[in-house]
Amino acid sequence: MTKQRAAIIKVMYDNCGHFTAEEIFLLAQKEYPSIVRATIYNNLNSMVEEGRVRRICQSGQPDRFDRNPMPHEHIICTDCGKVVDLNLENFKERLGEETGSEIVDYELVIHCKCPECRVL
Amino acid sequence: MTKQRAAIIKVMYDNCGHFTAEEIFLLAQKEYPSIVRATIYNNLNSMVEEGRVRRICQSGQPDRFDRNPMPHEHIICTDCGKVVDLNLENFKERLGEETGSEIVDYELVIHCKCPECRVL
DNA sequence: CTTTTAAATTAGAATCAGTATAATAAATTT
DNA sequence: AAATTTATTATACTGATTCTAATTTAAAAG
Repeated sequence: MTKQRAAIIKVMYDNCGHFTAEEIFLLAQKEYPSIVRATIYNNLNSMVEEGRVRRICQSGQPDRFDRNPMPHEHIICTDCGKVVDLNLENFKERLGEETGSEIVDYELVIHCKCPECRVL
Repeated sequence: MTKQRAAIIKVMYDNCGHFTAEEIFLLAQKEYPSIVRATIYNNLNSMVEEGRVRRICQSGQPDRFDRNPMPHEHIICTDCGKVVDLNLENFKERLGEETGSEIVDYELVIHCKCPECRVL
């Protein structure tokens, strides 16, 4: 375990959001100032491959990385863009039944106004 | 309606896939050889905004454009990468009930082996 | 606890998808 | 058909991410 990787993991666990590589880079720099973007990408890519982290992609925006690797759903606010986790019960199983397929993984992103933006 | 836009629409209707801008560019060039990439992007962007076309995004790959603008689901083969439409009944409504939110839109991508790849 | 070896990090260039800009051309309106 | 709006083009540019080759660090072996 390198200090750089430890810094990246620390960043992802201290803060509980859905970060872009750039955001992780900026936060990790505080832990380890000489860290470089390629290291962030290398580590995030391998963490995704190892199934420790989830990648969330939205067109027109850089990928985000979710420290929760379990399949779950996301709600993205149409106004402020905030990403929030959702955990629909047995969603994967239900999807498997409904489609008759052996589902490896899925991504569900719901777009709606978040409670804060609904008030405005 | 410009000839370029007509060519783009023709490409999307003649072929029933889920194309990347680059694929559309190459096909549209056959209809209208002097067409340029920016025109493809401009048109696809406005078609998406007008709700005539759907954008499908997958990390690590260029966006794809689906001529079916209705909310529906996609299955992407984990082996060959082929994108296939799915139409789960009342999915948006069911999702709205389950989450208690007014859903504007959603994207559901399922990853599994397609029938052809399952045989191999 | 050194030495070796393998793996990760770094700097920096390169790539690729997509966007911006400003000039030109084609549609549409009058 | 002239005037006005809108779309297209060429080209430069941006931003996210990857690649490469050199260097450093961590882990494994002795």
